[in-house]
Amino acid sequence: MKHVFLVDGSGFIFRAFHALPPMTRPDGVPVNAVYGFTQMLMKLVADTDADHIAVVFDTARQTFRNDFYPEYKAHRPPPPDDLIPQFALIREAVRAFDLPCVEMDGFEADDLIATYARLAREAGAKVTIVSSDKDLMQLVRDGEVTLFDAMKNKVIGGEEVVEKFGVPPEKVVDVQALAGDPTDNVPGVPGIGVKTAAQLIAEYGDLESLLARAGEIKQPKRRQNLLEHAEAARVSRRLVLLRDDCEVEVPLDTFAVKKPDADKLAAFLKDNGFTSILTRMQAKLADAGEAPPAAAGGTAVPVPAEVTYELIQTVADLERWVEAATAQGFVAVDTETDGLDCHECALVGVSLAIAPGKACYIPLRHVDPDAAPEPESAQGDLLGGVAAKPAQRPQQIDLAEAIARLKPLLESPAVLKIGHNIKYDMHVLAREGVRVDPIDDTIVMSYVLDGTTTGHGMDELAKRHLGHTCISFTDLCGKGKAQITFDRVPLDKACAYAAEDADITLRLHALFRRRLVEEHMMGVYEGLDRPQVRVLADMEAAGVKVDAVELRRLSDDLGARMAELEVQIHALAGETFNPGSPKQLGEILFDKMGLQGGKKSKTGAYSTSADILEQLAAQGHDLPARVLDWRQVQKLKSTYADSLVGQISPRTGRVHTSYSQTVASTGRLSSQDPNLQNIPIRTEEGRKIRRAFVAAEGCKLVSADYSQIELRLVAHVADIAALKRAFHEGQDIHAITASEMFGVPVEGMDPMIRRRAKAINFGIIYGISAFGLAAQLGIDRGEAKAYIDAYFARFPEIRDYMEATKAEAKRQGFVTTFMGRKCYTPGINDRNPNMRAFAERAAINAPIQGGAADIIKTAMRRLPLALTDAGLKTTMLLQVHDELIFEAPVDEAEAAVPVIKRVMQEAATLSVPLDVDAGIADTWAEAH
DNA sequence: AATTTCACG
DNA sequence: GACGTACGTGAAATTA
Repeated sequence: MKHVFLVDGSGFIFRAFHALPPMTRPDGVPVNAVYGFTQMLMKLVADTDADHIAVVFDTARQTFRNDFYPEYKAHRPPPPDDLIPQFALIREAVRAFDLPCVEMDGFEADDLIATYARLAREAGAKVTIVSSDKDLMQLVRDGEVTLFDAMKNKVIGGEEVVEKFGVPPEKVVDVQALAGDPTDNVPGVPGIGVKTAAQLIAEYGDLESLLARAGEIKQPKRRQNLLEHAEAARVSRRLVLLRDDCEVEVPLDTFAVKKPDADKLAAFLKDNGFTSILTRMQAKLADAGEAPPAAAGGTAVPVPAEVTYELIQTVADLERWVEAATAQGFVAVDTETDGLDCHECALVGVSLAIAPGKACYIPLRHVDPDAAPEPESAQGDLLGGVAAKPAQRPQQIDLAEAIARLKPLLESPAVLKIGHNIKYDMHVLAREGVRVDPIDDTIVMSYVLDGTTTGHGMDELAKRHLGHTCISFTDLCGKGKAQITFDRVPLDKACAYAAEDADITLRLHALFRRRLVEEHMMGVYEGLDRPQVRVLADMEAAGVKVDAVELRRLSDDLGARMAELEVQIHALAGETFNPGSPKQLGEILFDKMGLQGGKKSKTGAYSTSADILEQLAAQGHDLPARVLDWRQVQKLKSTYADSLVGQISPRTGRVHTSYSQTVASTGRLSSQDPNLQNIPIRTEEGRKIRRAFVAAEGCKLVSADYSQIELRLVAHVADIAALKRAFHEGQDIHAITASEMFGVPVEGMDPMIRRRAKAINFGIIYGISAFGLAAQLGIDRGEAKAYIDAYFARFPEIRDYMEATKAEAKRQGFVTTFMGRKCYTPGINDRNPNMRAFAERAAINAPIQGGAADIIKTAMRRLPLALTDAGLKTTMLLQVHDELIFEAPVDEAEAAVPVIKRVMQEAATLSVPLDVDAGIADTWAEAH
């Protein structure tokens, strides 16, 4: 016996459950903790030199500790519903690996671990405890016993224990006895935390010595606490001290490692849908020259037999790769560039992957890494001038030649091009004259499958799904000011990095394809999000014309207005200060001037948000009113006027946004650099910004927006008879709502009543609360509550929908749109009621907001073809959630409108009609 | 890097 | 009875 591994099974279950997104088997059983546990065991069994392994579990809640301290761990809530069925499955997992499960009534897993650790040491073996639980740190003995954090891949030795507790492992119990532990109800001594405890133990040696000499402590409060709570400290020590004398029934030597039965393990993995682990195991067995296990089936294996990345510097080599990719019918593609802005940066190289582990890199615009940073000056030495070291351009295929060879492959309709965020590469290659098509995108696949439960960056996905750590960009190029552009990276390193990206993309693709089928998400991917990539790339490339002269003039006006307001603000305040500083403003309003509306935020700062300032202004105070004006002007100037001018492309003279398809939890798009989905409209001043968005010469802008799409979805999804009828009859929906709720006729309705009904309709979409409605309408909560009750009474279906949606979210961790998109609802089973309420409102909103997003995506997918089929040159430029903006030649704008309206209205067939408003004008403000 | 504020749907 | 919220985004400025 040389090395014993003791796995803290119970600790791992909880950590895996909370760290991993919700996952279910095909039959709906939650398995995220089982998955994490299985992955951990897989890794453990593969990587370890251990000759003895056991997995240790807690049993019932009552242990010997409760006999002398009933409160111990008594306040712990029961495990979440989604975790309960996983306990048994995890024991199954352990058995599938042919590992022993150990547990014992009346003792915690930690006590068993302490006992086996002692037995192992006495037998002369090394011990590794697989856990990160601080309560086990007392067992660490350098050279003999270490902890291993399997989730962070970190070894915890004596040094780490000192870092955590300030004392060596032997004294950890004394520190814990003083500091206590609220999560386990260990009382400790009041006013003493880990820091103070460590200091005291360091000074007095141990707990008993300290308690004996407590009278000497200088700080009066601390002395008193130690004297008063000495007994509590002693009890605490007994609670945290692990028993290493359990009378264990299973002898240590039965933990000897056996070779697991591959068939049994494969069956378990298959039963639980862990196909990624299964394929990895199959690959490993195949590598070792063994027959694949029985349950294997014929699934693809994204794990390479070997990894070879080839640097391509000759046309002949490039041709070989192009031929291989063409013959295969699919290829992973990645581009490297000299910047992050996909609309302006230049292509530096291309990588291709055709099989797991088989990839190449084709450098195209690399420069001498040792040359001066500017490529121009690097090339200035051709005449053999003064430089000590002549710039040497690395050997590369001629750019035009390489593009000419790659173009047929990248444009071939018979070859699928797979990329990770391929929209970026499409833009870069488009400027080299290549229109990449058809495409698959692993970032979009990952988003469709896992939503916002994970990031979708390649490094993260490689780690999560393939257990592979990618070369990091910062390792290659550095960071901050010292960062170099990719064209200055030496070719060998560039090849290792770039080829890896293509390789990983290809492997992820194999995995995600299978998951899309198994998890029934292929429809959403193929029907909505994949076609969107091409559509968005074209919209972004088209850009929109912005009148820079007009914006500069506006900026000057706004600047002058700000200066005037600042003078007034300083006069009203009686001093000069920065009105842009919430801190300074808060102090002036609430400390100096003594206005009511005190501290608000969790950081202790005054809130000076618009609603607070509006209240103050309504009470007749001028300063907050002027500050509100100033803020509006400053926002318009900095965020819109000034920054938009700076975002006009020198290349095209237009503004090119980038849409992200993979950030919103509901399936919406988002727009960035610049964000063109939040251009002002609600105020007259703001509309001036929108007037600077203009049509190109000889064109008009056409704007088409869905009318009340979210409320229509509420009526459809929640099946609300009265609302559906009103939409069918084309009625004023807010007026109808008011009429139903308050029993007043629509004719001659008080606008105030309609406004309230409108606010309630919005509230319904957002997962209504009395608090929120009250804040919105400026009424008290009781009144808001009465409105909501009236709404529920009149439209009872809405309540059923809300309850059913919440229950669905709680059961499976996500809700779905009517088109089948999953919207994950993190926090839905959180212990904190606020977190839960928040998640519940988000869950209620998601199918509505997400359903609307699915509808407009469908319309966007169909529109380009519908327009060309109608013989039109009209192009789609922008999407703003329920609105699409087009640029149409003047003489066809009128003809484009009915085509656009028809496609948008027919994008979904619901139990209510979809209605679209459209306008034609020279500027966005007037077209809307 | 986090917080606050505010623009949009 | 207190808590602290309307849903979803991105950008600029201040603060720590």
